[in-house]
Amino acid sequence: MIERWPPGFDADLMRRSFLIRPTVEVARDLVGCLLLIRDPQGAIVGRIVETEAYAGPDDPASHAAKRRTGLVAAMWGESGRAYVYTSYGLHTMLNVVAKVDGAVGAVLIRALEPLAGVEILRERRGPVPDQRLCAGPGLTCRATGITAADHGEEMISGSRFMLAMGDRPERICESGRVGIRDGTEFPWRFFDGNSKAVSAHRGGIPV
DNA sequence: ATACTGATGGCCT
DNA sequence: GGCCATCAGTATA
Repeated sequence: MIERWPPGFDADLMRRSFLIRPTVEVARDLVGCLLLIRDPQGAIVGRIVETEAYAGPDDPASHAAKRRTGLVAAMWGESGRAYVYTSYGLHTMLNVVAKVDGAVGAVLIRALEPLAGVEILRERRGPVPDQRLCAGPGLTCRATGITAADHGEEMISGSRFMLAMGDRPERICESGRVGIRDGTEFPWRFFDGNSKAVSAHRGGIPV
């Protein structure tokens, strides 16, 4: 039982070594893991059901390919920290820095299946089905209240976030990453093929 | 079901 | 000035 998690969650806390591996492997294995967010109103727990891997300067879709200063510097930093940025001036995106030591990379958290704190999520998202509350990277941050202020936060066991192992999904699918122009040929998007909380099942093949 | 479009701001050149 | 790792709304089938 993890300390300070809501009752009923007896999963194991994630080890840092889980995140100190090749970014693509981590993205795949993160599907099914649990993310806790401590909100002023209470604990939010979500099962990660969709991710994307973004590698270092050689990955044309990665922010690391174009910049290395400012917020993006986090991709060179310690595995387990949050890389948070805003997109299109409107949407906030949450990444977990994950890579072997000396490499560069992060995993975009694209969708969560709500397990606790649904009322908190619904306050920010309105009357949509539970499974659609966090069905996309922008929606995930909007619903959970994650903002640019969370950039750099410790995600494994910090004051704001915690990560835990969950049951491995029956069916993990992969596809090209979405919403990008270059690098669509890499099958670096992973999702739970049985979850209704995934942003889109299109293009997915079992892995 | 897919296709297009406008909103909107930080960070780059 | 020109990008965008998006979303909701509208339109057409």
